[in-house]
Amino acid sequence: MTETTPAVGLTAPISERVPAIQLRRVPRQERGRVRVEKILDAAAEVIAETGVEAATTNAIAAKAHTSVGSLYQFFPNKEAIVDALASRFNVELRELNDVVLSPEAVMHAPLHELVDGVVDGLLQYHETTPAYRHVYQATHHPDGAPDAKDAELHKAVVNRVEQVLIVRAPSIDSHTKHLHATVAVLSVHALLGFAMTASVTMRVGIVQELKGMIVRYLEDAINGAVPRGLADSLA
Amino acid sequence: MTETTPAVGLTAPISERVPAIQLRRVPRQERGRVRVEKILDAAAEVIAETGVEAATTNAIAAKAHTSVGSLYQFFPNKEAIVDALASRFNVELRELNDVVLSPEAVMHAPLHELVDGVVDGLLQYHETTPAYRHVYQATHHPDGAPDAKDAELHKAVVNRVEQVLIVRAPSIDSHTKHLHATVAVLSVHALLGFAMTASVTMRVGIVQELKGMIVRYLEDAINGAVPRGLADSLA
Amino acid sequence: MTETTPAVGLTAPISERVPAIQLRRVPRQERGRVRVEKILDAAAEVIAETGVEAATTNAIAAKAHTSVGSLYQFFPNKEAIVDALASRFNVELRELNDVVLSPEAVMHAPLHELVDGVVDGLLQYHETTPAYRHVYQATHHPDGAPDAKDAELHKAVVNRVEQVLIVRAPSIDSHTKHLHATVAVLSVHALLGFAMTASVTMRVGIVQELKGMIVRYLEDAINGAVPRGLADSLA
Amino acid sequence: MTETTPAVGLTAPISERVPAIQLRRVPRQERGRVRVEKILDAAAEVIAETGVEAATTNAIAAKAHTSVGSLYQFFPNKEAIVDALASRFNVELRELNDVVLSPEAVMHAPLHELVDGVVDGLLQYHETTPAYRHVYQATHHPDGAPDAKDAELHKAVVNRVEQVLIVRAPSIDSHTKHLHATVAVLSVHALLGFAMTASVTMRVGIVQELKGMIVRYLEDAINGAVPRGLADSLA
DNA sequence: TATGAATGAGTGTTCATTCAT
DNA sequence: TATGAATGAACACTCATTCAT
Repeated sequence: MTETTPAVGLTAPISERVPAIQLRRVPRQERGRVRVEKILDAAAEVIAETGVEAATTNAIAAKAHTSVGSLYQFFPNKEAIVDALASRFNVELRELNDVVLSPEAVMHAPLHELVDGVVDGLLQYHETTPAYRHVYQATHHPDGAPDAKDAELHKAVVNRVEQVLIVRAPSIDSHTKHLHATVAVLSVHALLGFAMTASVTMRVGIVQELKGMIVRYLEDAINGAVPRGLADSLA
Repeated sequence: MTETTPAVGLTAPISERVPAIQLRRVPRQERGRVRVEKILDAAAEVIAETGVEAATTNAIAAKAHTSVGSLYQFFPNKEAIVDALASRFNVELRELNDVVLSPEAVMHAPLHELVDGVVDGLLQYHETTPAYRHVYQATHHPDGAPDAKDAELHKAVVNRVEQVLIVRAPSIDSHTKHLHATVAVLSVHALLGFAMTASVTMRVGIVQELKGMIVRYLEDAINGAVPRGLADSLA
Repeated sequence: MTETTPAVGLTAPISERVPAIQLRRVPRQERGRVRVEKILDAAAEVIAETGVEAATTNAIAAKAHTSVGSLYQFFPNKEAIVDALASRFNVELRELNDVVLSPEAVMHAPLHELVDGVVDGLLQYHETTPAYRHVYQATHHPDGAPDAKDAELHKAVVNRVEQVLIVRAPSIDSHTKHLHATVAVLSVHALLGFAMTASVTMRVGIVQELKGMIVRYLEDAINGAVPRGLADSLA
Repeated sequence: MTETTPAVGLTAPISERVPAIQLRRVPRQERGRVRVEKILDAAAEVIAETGVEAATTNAIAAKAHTSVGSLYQFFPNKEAIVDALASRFNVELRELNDVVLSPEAVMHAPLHELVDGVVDGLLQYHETTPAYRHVYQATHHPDGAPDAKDAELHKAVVNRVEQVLIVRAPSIDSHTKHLHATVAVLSVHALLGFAMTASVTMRVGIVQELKGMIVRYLEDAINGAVPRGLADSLA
């Protein structure tokens, strides 16, 4: 036990952090919690169908078999619903990545397996959660720097990727590591988000290439490769 | 080499194609043309401030120092304004890329210079044209496959990158070349779009890494590199 | 005579047919029903003042001491309000005619009494319901064949007149009877509608003459009179 | 000549009366007159297609191959165009009736021939002038007593019918004659207007019955017939 | 506490009319 | 005089949010 899970606790129990959703009233009763979940389910459905802007609070309430009034008892406004949904998605994705990027895997799995896992996981999540793309866009581009709140998932995954780099390229300075990890994660998110709007065949191609591109990018980072352009000009 | 290889089949004067903007009335007089431009300027400003959805036709007209009536004399509806703006952006970007990806450069310039040029150009464009990000998203993700009309710029740039590959890796089959080019272009767009919402320091880092990633991706493509993962499992 | 001749086949309780108004939300609560009635009252007032086209939904809402929002909670659009008003008018007129053209009267009353009753009833209705003329025109002449929906009243009254003819001239073939009845009803509606726009004295004269004209027309029909012109040329 | 046209001049050169159209500028030049006619032609076409309310001045100007500006040089507003069109229609109908109700015919033709002529004439006019129905309605019911201006046709035809009665029933007092004539003319207009919106078969039936009804109405008037109802109660 | 009716500011768009050219 | 670009008030309709019940 001591041997097989050396890095347990690398990152603390992420999935138990209180999601910083702004609930008007924290539902202390089970009934309320259920209600909130139903509303978020409904919101996900409506948003998947119509997008974030066109999703109406009445439609969400109706699909949740509640009243707008109840909805507004839990959420101060529509934005809060979207934020809460984003939080839920982030938690789920974090859990998903907790499996793929387990400490064990981070330590020993071949890089391309890790990348495959993360990309495939996110792809699947996109496919089973069509609202994700809309919510991701709406919450990550609200005219300004990415919302700290919504960047949680991002930070968590980046952290995991940094672990990968720590293990495989300890000599890279931490700032650079962070940058590498960030770019990798960002690339996956951005390209997959785009791929979801393309035709299925295109999507398959993009995903495959994406994986290759990220693997090479990280490998080069690990190998301390000088960027080609720089190398050329140095030569 | 001196013989200039006149035109490797580059699709000719791209920037002269008529942008298929659907104007309600084609402004034949100079005044009208100016008015249309003013409206688009105003639309760009408003959209930069509020995003596409929240931009109102009245706000656009006001900022253009016109009346809604005039606006609707040229554009059948709000969507047409956004489309026209997208067209304008595409034309401008195409012209920008016509310089960076000139036939000469496509043939002879080092890959990293080409990538640098394209990325820096787009980055600058993003910086001077804050509406671009919003318009790009609004027109390229209308819940379905990317709009043929709006994909013109995309296709033009992809085409140029394919030329690069034709010159440097003639043996790659054309389908694969297309995929490589598409992924490269998509990556640049997606990541830069994202980078624009990040802090400036983060942006700088992302851009630099992005360039390196794309260069390596394309170099590997050119070198016919077997994807690392596959290579590993074959080994 | 005392045996009341229960139902010569009169189409049964006409006035109980559900008027097929298309309400967006069926007001289940008393309050809602009242609100709908208030809106229709207001619509009648506004339309009486301005005509159907110029009546605005905001004006109607204001006169109903409600908000446009409420109005649109019950009616999907302006047309539905006009239709509902038409339905209300039709129901009321049908009830009015149920009295004048009771089975008893249809069987035994002198023809001129029936005509007097119908014309006077409609005249009074016109006078107390100035919106009727506008609504009638708007719903019965929407550029095409008269709307099936809005022709209900018409059909109901025509049906009653046919009963009159069945009783008094059983030998006329049913098609001809229908034509006679239709023309009689149409004449009354058209001329009264017109009369309402004339001066009061003219109106009185028109109404009186109208009654005589209809009575004679129907009597001739009942007597199987050969049209004068034809008779002349036959003589 | 002296013998055959005894009543020549019964009614003065009606069709030469200046039509009281409110022209902003009386087009003294031939060019202007032609322009006005073209505008009215265009208005008739547009109104036939869309109805009076939905007809836009721009559409009319366009169909007239003029500019709105020119249109407004001749007509102070849209209403004036409709009025002018009504006047034109009235003139044309008057000319039409000048033939059917020629002094000769008024004196000697069988009543049913006169009625046939008038009804058929109006029917034909309706068929060749689809805008007529719309203009008639719009100008004769503008919330108030019928417009004096637009009643010209009406008065002219009523006048002719009065002549018929003068010849055939000189003993009727003139007020009653006027009333009879008015009702006859009104009935024809109202019912034909309605008939035009019905199916063709219905239209044919209505027209035939209408003729019979009017003939009988006028014959009874001529014969000094006591209204049946009154006769009954007197008996 | 839950409901959903009520609100009304705000949206895109039209069109009669004006007026600079 | 002719043009048609410009105007902007006005309209039908939506939807986030409130609050009486």
